[in-house]
Amino acid sequence: MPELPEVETTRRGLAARAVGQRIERAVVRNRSLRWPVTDGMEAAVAGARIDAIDRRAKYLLFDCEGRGRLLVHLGMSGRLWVVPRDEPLAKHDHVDLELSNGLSIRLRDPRRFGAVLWLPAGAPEHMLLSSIGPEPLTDAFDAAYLYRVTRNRSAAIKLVLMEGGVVAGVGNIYANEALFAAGINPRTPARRVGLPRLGRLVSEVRAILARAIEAGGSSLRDYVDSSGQAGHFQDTFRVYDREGRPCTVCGAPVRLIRQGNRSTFYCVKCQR
DNA sequence: ACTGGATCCTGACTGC
DNA sequence: TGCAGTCAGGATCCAG
Repeated sequence: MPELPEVETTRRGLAARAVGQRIERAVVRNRSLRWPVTDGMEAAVAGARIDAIDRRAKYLLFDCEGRGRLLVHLGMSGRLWVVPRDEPLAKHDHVDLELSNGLSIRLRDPRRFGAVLWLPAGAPEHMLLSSIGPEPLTDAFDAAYLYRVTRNRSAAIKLVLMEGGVVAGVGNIYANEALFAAGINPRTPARRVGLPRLGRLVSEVRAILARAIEAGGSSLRDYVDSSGQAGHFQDTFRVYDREGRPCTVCGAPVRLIRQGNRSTFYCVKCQR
């Protein structure tokens, strides 16, 4: 479900309705997510005001009035949205944050690849956050940076682009789309891509992520934002999920291959 | 030091 | 209608 644009869309929706509210009570119905929900998280956040909701890569961070931060990751199938507190529970509704305005922030995650962790104030930065690369929409992510970190990398450019330590939050959909837009074959060893083409790639990653955020993210299967609204960026996919269909530029059929156990879609003619 | 592959889990879909 | 097999937006871990 969620790549960076979907997480950012979720963040904005949540921030509009939850910042300034207090968490009256946290309810955990199933602790076995990717890692167990932190023991004592409920007590730690009870009564705390949510001062801000930030995003780092695909992690959402709820700033709990100086006590610490609640980290939420949506994994592959997670969804976080705002419901009336008495909204009936569905099968995979694992966590609720009951707010002082009568609403609840609810986490539903069928596959349970997501995470909910409590990061107390003053603790050393969590490992999950300390090894993340620059945010793609900041100036730290530029051609010179990408050039530097890829010089000794023989792995395919697409796999490297999807590594969180290289750049934060670029997942499978947007890696495919950005490489198409930049005209780069996803199988090219990263070190073989020169500075000008990396510059093009950086620009396209940024442009595509920005447009996807504007469009409210991409809705495949069942993704909806924090108020239940579907995104519509999927309508503009040029290669993702278009195997065999004509390339929108040259008409050649879009090809599907596997890289790192993930689907890669690309145009053999337009991406060299 | 890198690389590819396996892995966690459930649900949707396809083909027989 | 049922059943087996495949695949999915993520990201860590491990052997080689």
